[in-house]
Amino acid sequence: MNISAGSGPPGKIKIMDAFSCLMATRDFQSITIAEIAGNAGVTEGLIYKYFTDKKDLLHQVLHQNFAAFQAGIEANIAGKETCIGKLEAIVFASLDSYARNRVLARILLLEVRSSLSYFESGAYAMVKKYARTILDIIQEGMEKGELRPDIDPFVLQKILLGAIEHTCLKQVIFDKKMDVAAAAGGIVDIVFNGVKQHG
Amino acid sequence: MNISAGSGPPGKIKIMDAFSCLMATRDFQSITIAEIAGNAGVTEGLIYKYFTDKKDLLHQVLHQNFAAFQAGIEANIAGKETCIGKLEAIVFASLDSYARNRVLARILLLEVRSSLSYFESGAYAMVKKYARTILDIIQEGMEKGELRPDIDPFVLQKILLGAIEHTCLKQVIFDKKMDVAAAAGGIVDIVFNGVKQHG
DNA sequence: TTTGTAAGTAAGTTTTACTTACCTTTTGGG
DNA sequence: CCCAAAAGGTAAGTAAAACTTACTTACAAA
Repeated sequence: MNISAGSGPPGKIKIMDAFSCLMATRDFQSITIAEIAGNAGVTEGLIYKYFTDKKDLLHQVLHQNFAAFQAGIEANIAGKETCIGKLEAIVFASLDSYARNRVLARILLLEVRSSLSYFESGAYAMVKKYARTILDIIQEGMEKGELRPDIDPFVLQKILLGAIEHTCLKQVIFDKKMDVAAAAGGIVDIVFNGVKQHG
Repeated sequence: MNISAGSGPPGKIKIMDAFSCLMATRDFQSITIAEIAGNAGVTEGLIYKYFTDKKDLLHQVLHQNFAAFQAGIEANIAGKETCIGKLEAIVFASLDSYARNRVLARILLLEVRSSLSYFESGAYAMVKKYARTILDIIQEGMEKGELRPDIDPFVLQKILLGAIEHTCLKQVIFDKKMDVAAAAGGIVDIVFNGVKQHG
């Protein structure tokens, strides 16, 4: 189920894999160090050789998963000509990644934000870069005349990020299926065309 | 700073107030039961007389704060004639409440979602009702011809909720000020009118 | 061969959420 | 008026889980 493809000493890989596996069905708080060590087939002490604390393990697993997520996004938008096309691709690819990788979604949307240490982690730096990519495309779209020049690009960025996340929330929390294409289509239709009925 | 106006035995009120006060600057995990008891001027044991566990305390404090939030929202939309006006009022009132009540925002947006017990709490029932109110207004707006009849009302609901939450996120996490009117105006402009430039 | 370092273990310690048994005050019914 | 029962509150103890420390083993390079 969980092929990490992570590099490093075998013990570290086993720890990250065991932890990911547990995170697929349980919340972070309820997973114990003893349980992670047991599932990984190592001792508790080894976990603290590679991770400063339990949260650092969470952040490193997120970092690893988000790297793949980010790479997927960039591959998706590379082919698109228009900024609108790029934004559509980002919405679709983001929803698709979260739907496919529940561990990533659970960690990013439900777990990490509660503690300040996350915002000093390398994982957060990656998330910031992803958000920045969206903002850059919006600003490019405004300059090129694809998007209205009078909108606030930061607000549009937040609407897109918020819509993506909130669309996944229920599915991630209650472990339901999601029609990614329909959801992505619905979001871009509303955000690009608006919902007001034109008399 | 924190006037709870909560009813019940004085010890319970002191506990909830002390906890709220701590939550204003710290994350849930880092706050200990001993600290809450100390700040409240009661013993640790008393906390377990009124709350089944630490999370129940979190949920009850959220419930209390959300009740005021919900009442404010309903007062705000009561005066509005159109559905668009009601939705605008909800976006503004929601952002305003989160900006004014950081404890509510921190609990709701950062803390509770990680554990499943929240979704069985009374606090979550209130949040569901709030989300349902937004959906009802959207469907009414579609029937009355104020909103496009071909949109997915659930998608619009999620865009609005996601936009509201993501707009507050940075401000809440890094404790920054926010221009509520500008943010609310930006969101409703984009969602109602769309961002695509019409040639 | 030696030496230094990375991988891994095993047995603590400490913190912290939660329990149990007890005391004190209020309150309502015969 | 009394007393019994419940509600408000305390103090000490328990158990579990995160984290430490001191140690061993493998192994690569000088």
